[in-house]
This record gives sequence, C-alpha cells and structure tokens, in this order.
Amino acid sequence: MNTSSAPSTIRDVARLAGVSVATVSRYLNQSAPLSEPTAERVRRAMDQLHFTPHPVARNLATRRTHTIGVVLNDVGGDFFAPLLDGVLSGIESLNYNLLIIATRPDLRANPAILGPMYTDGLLVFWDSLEKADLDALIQSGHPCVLIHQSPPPGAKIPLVTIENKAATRRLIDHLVEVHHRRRILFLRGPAGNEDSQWREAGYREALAAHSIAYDPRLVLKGGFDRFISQKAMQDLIESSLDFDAVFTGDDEAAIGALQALKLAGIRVPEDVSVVGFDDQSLAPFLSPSLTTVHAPTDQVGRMAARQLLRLINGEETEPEILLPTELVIRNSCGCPLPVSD
Amino acid sequence: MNTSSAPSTIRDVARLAGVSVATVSRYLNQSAPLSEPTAERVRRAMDQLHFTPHPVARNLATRRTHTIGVVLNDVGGDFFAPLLDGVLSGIESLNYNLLIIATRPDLRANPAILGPMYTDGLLVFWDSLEKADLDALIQSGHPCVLIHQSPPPGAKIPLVTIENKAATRRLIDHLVEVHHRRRILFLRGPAGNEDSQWREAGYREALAAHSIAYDPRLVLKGGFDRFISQKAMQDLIESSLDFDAVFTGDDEAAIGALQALKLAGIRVPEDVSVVGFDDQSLAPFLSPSLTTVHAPTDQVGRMAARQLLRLINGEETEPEILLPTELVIRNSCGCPLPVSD
DNA sequence: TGCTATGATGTAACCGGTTACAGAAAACGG
DNA sequence: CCGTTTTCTGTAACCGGTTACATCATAGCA
Repeated sequence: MNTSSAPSTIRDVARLAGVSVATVSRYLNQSAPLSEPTAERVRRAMDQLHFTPHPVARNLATRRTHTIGVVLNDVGGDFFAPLLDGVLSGIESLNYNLLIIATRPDLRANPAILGPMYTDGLLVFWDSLEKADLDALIQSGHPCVLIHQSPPPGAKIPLVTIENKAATRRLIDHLVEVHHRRRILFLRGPAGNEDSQWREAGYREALAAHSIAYDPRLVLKGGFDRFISQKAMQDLIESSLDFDAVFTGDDEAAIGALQALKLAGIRVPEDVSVVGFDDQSLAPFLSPSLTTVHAPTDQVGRMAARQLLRLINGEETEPEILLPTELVIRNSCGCPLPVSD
Repeated sequence: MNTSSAPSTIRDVARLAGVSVATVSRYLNQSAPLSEPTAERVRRAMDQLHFTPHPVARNLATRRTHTIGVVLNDVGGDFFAPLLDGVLSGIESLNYNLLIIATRPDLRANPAILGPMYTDGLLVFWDSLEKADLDALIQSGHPCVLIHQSPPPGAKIPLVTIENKAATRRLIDHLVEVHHRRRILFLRGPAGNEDSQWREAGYREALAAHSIAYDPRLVLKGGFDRFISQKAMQDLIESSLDFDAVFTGDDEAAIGALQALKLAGIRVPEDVSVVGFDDQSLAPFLSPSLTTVHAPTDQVGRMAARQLLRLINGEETEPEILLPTELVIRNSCGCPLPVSD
C-alpha cells in the first residue's frame, strides 16, 4: 500500500532485518559469507520493502559505472544499427549499460565524457574522434578498444576490424578471371580510411597478379558516399576513358555508381561489372543485385565489446582481431541469377 | 607533471583556493552569487588542478542522472538508426546522455533499469515492453514518452507518432485515380501494431470513397517483414485470386512482395502496382523504385526527446504529436521515371 | 550611532551505497 | 581446558558532490 513512498535504502533494510548495513551490503554482493539465519532475515526484509540498490550510490562507492560508451560520428549511417546490435549482444546480461556518445565533424565530444567518470571503457569507431582527443584518451589510460582504426604507433590499444585486402583480392580476381574484366575502376574511400587503404592494396595486388598495368586514372575519389561516387562516375564517363568494371570501395558508393551508369545508359552487368564491399542490408535489393564482400559488422561490435570487457576486468586481450570477410556473388558482376534468393 | 595522480576533487579545489567546498560548488552551479575575487580564485584553482566535477557524485546528491533511456526491441532494424539520430539531435548540447535499453521478445528488461535510478526519463518505442512492464512503468510515474504506441486508456502519457490514415488514403487514391487499380491487396503489419491499424483504416476509407467493395481475401498478414510478406504473396499468387496492386503496409514488406512477384514472373508496375510505407533508405533503390509514404522517423525521435525533456523539467507537454507524412511517388506504382534522381 | 536588511561565505549533514578494521563467538588443536 | 584460528557481524569512514542553516561583514536607514 505504500506504493508512492520514497524508495527504501539499505539502511531501511538493515533496520528491518535487525542487522547492520554492512551485512546487507555483503548479502547484496556476496562479498562475505553470512550465516543462513541472517541471510534469510535480510532476504525477507529486502523483498518486504521492495528494495533495489541505488546504482548511482553504488557507482560512487565502487568508482565503476557499469556502463560502456560507444563513440560514433555517423549515427544514422548504415553501419550504426548492426554495429550497435553486435555491441549489445556482446554485453548482454552482463549488467552493463550502453551509452551512446555521438560526435560530429562540427561537434567535438565534451572531453569529460570520454573520461573515466562516465564509463568504464569506450568503444571508439573510426573517425569519431579528432586525433588530439584520441591521443588524450589513450594517454589517459581509460580502457578503450578501437574499431576499424589502428592505434597510433606505440600505443597498445586493442583493435577490432575486418579483413579487407585478401577479400578484395578475391573480388577483383573474380572480375578478371570469371568475367574477363581488365579495365577496373576503383573508387577510394575517405582520406585516411584504413579499410579503403587495404582494399586499394588488394586491388593493386590482384591487378599485378594478372599482369594488368596499374592505371592511376582509374582510381577516383568515391568517399564511401553515394553522391560523391555518383559525381565521380559521371565525370569519368564524360571523360570517355575506357573501363569495363567498377569496384566501388563500399556498397554505399555502389549506389551512386549504379545510378550514374544507369543515367548514362550503360548497362550493368552487360557493359560494365559493378562490385562493392560491406554487404549492407540493401545490397541484395539493388538492381542488379550487388556482388560484394560481406563485412560482419555485428560481429565486429560483439567482439569489440568483449575485448573491452576483458580490458576493464584486467584480463588478457588480443592486440588485434581481424574478422573474416566473405565474397558474396550476386548479379552486378555478371554472374547469372541464382536459382532462388 | 602530476599527470597520473588521482583526479582532484572539489575539496582539493577548495583547499587550494582557500575557500569552502560549498563556495566551489556554488561557483560550479552558479547557485549563489560570489564576490568577484573569490570567483577568480576558485576559477584559478580549478584549472590549475584540471578539476572536473564527478558526475556520479553529482547525480547522487541531486538525484538526477542527466540521462535519458531509449527502450527498443528492434536494434538493427531500419527504424533504429534514424530514430536514434533524431533523439540525439533532440538532446544535443543539453548535457543529457543517452542510454540504450534493448529488450527482446525473449529477454525482458531488468525492471530496475526502467526505474528512476538509472534515467531521468524514458522514450518507449512500440513493442519494446510487455504490457505489464509498461503498465508498471506508467504507474510508477517515472517520466516517459511513448513512440508509435498510444498509452493505455486513462493514462496521461505523451505520444509521438506519425500520421498514417490520411497518407494511406492519398496513396490508395493515387493507385485508383491515376493507375486505375481496383483490386488492391493490403499486407497487414504485426498484430496490435497501431500504424498498421490506421493504415488499414485509410485503405478501407479510400476503397469506400471509390465505391470499391472491401474484399477480405485481399487483406493478408505481411508482418512488416520481408519474409512473411514474401510468403504471403506467394501463397496468394498460387491461389490465383485476381489483383492489380499491392499496398505492402511498409517498405520492409515491399521487399518481400517485390521478390515474390518477380519470382512469379509478374511485372511491376506493368501488371501490378506496388506501394509501401515509411520511405526507408533503400526505397529509392529497389527495382522499380518504390512509391511510398515518407515517415519522418528522425523527427519522431527529436520530438519525442524534446517532449521528454519538457516532462522531466515539469513543463507543459503536448498529449499527442502526430507528425505529417508525405506521399513519395516513384516508379513502382506505374508512374514514369522522373527526369533525374 | 545603533539597528536591521542584505550579501558572501562557512559548517556540517546528506545522497545511498562499500569496505577497512575491529570485535565477538565458535571451532580447532594440543 | 586454554590459546589460537576462523567465521560472522558491527562501527564508522569513505566515495565526491549539494544544500539547509548559521555566521559574519557590510550597507542602508532612521
């Protein structure tokens, strides 16, 4: 009946059970053995009062927040949902909370929120922090795990990312070997993006392996962005440079590339093969359906969360986790429709 | 050079400035006037010590968390990213933090985390809480705003959602008036989904307005899900019931419907018009591009966040915000390609 | 000049937990 | 049977802020 009374505290419980607050606390945390009769009385008192320990008070006393932060710049992007889904499944039922820390190119994060008072550790996604902020964070020693971005040299910060180079190699090999493409465009990602750098390395390796000369005119800025890549493709088409395939760097850029080709009346895949990277959720529904490389973004999130928890608990962590990627053949490369999908 | 020393506290600042902790606190919160010389000394001491007030201690003392929670079941779904993006922009620079509370059909939320100790208020998305948990939350009086779901009768909880019925009416009107469709399928959303109910009402209203008899055989379960809707469409096609258009309930179901039609060799939009709802990010890239209704999901997030903040601050709130939706004509209804896109 | 209103600051209790330390009782070993 | 260890429990300090109340100058006023 005392529904709307003030929530009860550990002292209320102690009083009702006829024990000290320390005893109640020990019961809560199993931090010391209690005699069975005492435990029973505490238990009784607790549920008679509907007692729930106050997390903030506990956080203050233990100097742990039981919260991990995810630092991201690109909320709303296609990476966001699967990544967070993975992170959540990584901390599931471990009594950890998830705090979203959104940064923007124009909006630096409040430095304090990166500090140890808000979270027990941070998951830092590529491009979410200015270099200075990242360095300061690393210096501070606050646990963090980087996602899709290597730590600065010397820093021993775990990294979780995906395998880019070998997968790209297989992707380009497929274009050359199966579809006999030899003039293959590459749309670079944003400056400084490591995924893009590795993909470019895979691209060049594949060309070299097939004795195809590297032509710098075939490498454009796609920015992992549909509009930038559409513009880049349009410009290239106007320049009437010859090409028979496009590796768009990522799926997002593939959207723009497909659009540009369509508007120019160039048929995909008959005239030009198009392949992407990431296997975003819309890849199967583009037209033609997009041949790409599956990036296990949810797993990246899950693994990163696990690494961070290990770090927080002082356990051993892997310095680097490279998750495997997988070629996904659909139609935009020129392969026929599968029987069903 | 004392870089790695323990972080300084308000008492350290007080000592260095030669004032009491209360004075420092007053400076921090502007909660009482300070003489300029005192203020100056506090300021000096603060940045000499790089002092940052400890948020958890502050939360404990003020019994506010400066955090709002978003309760969601469908992390990873297409709603998630834009919604959160909107929420973040709604709380931007207001010193509020965002906690993600993910529930799953199989995993009930820890009841405590819905309580007032973790957050100052909650944004509750449709279907994220069991009825009992929602009722308990509302009973508790903890501030909350519902998203895409009306409160139980009698409860005075603000609601933020979108206009469904009139938009659906316009959508179906378009099919009938422009494309002369009269046998229009409707794929219902999940049971209990209010959006779906309103869309169905709009659908029926449009039929009635054009004197088209309502045929219950044309209403199927699409579940707002690509697989469910694909299956439903396939079954319907096999039953060889006649139809010339499909309103898929949402865009997600449109994916499945398009797939089923394609596999059956039925041409869209020549043989059958297909229209969706939501205007998810992939809608323009389906083939043919999807005629749909734009749902301003990011705005829903922003508005809901704002309402919640008002509620938390004891200001007046709107009982219900219905955000306008807008018809987006593309090609899947049968309209020609726009000049550019 | 003496008395009160005002403004600035300090003291100490409080938010609600955890935990170091101490003490008492029970178990153990010789 | 007594000293030592072990097991359980209590006392009180502590985490790092906020704030009600008290205090003390100083300004204002008659």
